[in-house]
Amino acid sequence: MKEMHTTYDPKDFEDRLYADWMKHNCFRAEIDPKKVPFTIMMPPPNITGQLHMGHAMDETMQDTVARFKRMQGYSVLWLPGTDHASLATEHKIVEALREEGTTKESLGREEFLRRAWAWKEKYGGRIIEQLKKLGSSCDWSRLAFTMDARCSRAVREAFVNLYHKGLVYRGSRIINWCPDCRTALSDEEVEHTEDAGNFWHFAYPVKDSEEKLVVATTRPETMLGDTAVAVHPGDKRYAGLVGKTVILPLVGREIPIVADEYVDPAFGTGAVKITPSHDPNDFEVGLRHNLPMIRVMNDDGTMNENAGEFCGLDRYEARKAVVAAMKERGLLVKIEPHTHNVGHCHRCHSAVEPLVSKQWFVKMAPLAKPAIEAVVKNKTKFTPDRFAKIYFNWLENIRDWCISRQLWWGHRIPVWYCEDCGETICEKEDPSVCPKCGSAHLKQEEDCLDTWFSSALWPFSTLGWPEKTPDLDYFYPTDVLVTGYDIIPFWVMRMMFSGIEHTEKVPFRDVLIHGLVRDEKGKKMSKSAGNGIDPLEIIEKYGADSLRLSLLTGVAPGNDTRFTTAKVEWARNFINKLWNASRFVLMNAEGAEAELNKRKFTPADRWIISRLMATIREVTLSLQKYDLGIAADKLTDFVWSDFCDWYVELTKPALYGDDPEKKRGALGVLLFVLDSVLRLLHPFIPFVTEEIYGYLPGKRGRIITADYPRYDSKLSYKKEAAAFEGIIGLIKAVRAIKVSVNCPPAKKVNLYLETEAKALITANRNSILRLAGASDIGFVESGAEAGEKTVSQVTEIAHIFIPLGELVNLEEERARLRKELDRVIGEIARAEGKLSNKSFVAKAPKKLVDDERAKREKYLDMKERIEHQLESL
RNA sequence: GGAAGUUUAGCUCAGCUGGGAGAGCAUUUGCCUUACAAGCAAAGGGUCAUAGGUUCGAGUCCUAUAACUUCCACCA
Repeated sequence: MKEMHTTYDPKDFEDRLYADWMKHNCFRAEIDPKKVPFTIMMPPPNITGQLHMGHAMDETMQDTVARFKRMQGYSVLWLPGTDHASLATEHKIVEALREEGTTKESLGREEFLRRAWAWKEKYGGRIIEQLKKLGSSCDWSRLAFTMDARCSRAVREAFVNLYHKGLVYRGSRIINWCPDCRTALSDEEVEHTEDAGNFWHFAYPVKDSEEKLVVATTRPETMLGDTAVAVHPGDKRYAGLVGKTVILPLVGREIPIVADEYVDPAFGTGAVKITPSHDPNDFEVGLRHNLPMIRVMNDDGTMNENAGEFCGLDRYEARKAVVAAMKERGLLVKIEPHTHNVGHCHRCHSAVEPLVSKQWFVKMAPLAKPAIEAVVKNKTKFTPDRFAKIYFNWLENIRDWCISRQLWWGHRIPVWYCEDCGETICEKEDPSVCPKCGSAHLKQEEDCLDTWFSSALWPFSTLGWPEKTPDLDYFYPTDVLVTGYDIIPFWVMRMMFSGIEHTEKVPFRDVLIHGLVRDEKGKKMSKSAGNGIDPLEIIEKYGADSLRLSLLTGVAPGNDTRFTTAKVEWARNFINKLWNASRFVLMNAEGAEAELNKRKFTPADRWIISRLMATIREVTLSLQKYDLGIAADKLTDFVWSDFCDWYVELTKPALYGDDPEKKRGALGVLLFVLDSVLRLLHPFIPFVTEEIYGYLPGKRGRIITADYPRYDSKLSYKKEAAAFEGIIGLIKAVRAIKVSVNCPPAKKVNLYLETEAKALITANRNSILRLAGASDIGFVESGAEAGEKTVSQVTEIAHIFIPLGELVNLEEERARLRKELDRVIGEIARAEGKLSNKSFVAKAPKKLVDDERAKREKYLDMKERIEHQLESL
């Protein structure tokens, strides 16, 4: 037998074991008709990403589930991959180019993409290597990338299909435009913040009249694109003006005054300037009233030629200039401070400009409906289920999805335009001539697809769809998706409708939602705030197992959690405990295998095995419900309290004694429980359990491929275990008595017990002596036999008397007994209270009532004993 | 303006289908007891946010209220 080191040091084995697992293909998923598949698709991290605590938790949860299912005998596929992250990556490369003093335009598309791929090759694998440090047991042979040939093929197929069904269309609509990234964004990519601004009141002169119509705006520069002023149809103040026109100041354009329900007469001045090209509401009003759409802004946020004298100014300069010009003309009525919601680009955080632009959209209504139904009908279940409400909320209010991006890094939209006849061509194969006019002058669409368009196909594109691959057939639909609540709208929802649309199946049966990992103070960890904690540093210091365990314990599904090093230290301490308990067992086993001999079980053996069985049951059930935190709590509690603190101590008399039969019996149980515990813990702390498993005598193979322990009703020993709790209670009571009289722990005491459980106590005599710090046990008929100066305590199975001579202070002992008496009297009152309630006796389950009666009897007996003892003092 | 969540011991948080309040950390006391001081033993500490309701019985279910958090939303 190899010697285990005296202290737990993860550095000794984590890397070695990971390499060993890889070398022996332990993570590889095989198509095995005899097994049931279990599939998890890893949410692909961005190639620009660095591993952060959020990933660490997400990956740990997936790995824990994957390892659990693998041990349960499923053919587990956990498929890893990365996302090309169109905007984020392009942003990085553009920045790098800027530092070189060049631009993507001067580089050209082809060269830019070459640079992007090179960047991907260099940095894209970084996060993958970091995932391995955590112990992630994914099938690296199936590593995917959203822009690899497979996924790209799926994107093409999906887009073309949607196009021909009319679910993808091109149109001029109001979209969110980021002037810095110079691309359109989807609604989901816009973050709204409350920004302080102003409400500028402008007077527009009514044509052929002295009257002026006052409008209020938060974006004065857009007035240059006004094509109407709207008032509410029922607004008496403006009733006479509807149908007339105003002369738009600074521009001189004559624009109509229209009536529209959209206007809230109570807000502002009750008159709204309408700029259909630069505001979503105004766009709608413009459609209703057939207003012209005049764009006054360029893609880079500067004003265009329609802005007249303001042409070329940046939007914010233009804002100032417009206000100044209006003031100069005496048309600025007033300025009110006003805070309002402003959209910002989620990538660069500059203010988003709503503007009309020709873009590609996915028609959402027909896709949303079946996606909602699938969850209503429980084909896909959210855990916790409250997230279904959030999902519904999104899908029920969804608008068409803008999928075109004015970017180069990504899937180029597979659409060609005929330069001769104007035909739009969208087919699965690249066209060479126009099918309508035969022209060879075809030009491909310049735009790329939103990153999330390819992510939406992830559960099946990675398995080879649209090909009917064996993988797709065996592993799809997937079983569980593990992800944070923050990307339900970006990803979960889109995978749902995409999966249903393209494969006619829901992409996953369960969605396990987790919360955010926050810092010690509860703040969101972020790069800009500088409060992020690097998981790799924690692994370096404490090991991956400690990090993993700390991320899973004390966390309820879907709730945010705070990351504290105190918790990691707790986890490290727990693992150290496991390490040392294992070391203890193995030292005593001396390399010998030991058998479990049921006929030779001691009461303590039956107790720990009973507790083990209960733990197996609870942990397995919790894991099946994805209650990882509860499972981890139950397990660590069993290992530390029941196994280490009690059972290991209980076996010491046998191990150190000279009866080889007893020693062999104890070792059999110790090894059995240790082996079970290691396997139970393996999904949570894979490295250390694999390492210790290797030291177990007579073991073959690895724990990663071992069976998960199963509950065995023949080993449940419920009655025996309950009886044994009495021994534990007895030991605890003696310890407490010794502390209460300041008796040094090393000083052995004599125990006099008045009890009916003589057999049970005798059977555990040595354990009691050792754990309670006693020299002898004597059975008595009454406390008087124990002598004069005694301290006493009533427990479940015995009335304890300890003669402590000089240590006994009669006054203190009386006080202690009185306090105990008060407690017991309280208990009796509580039981009486319940039992005297006729409704309780009549309606509560019989067992409960019986239990209550039994308790009353027990406490009455205790009361009598304590009173008797008090009198005798 | 909608929606969701949170409120339990000094701190951070568990508490599944309603049946005598739990853990870790921190605190106090005593222990280097031949696996472990990254440890052992003992102890203190909670009208489970508030007010009602349902129930024999509520931390748990229902309704309001308050505070905090997050997400969504076009009032110019």
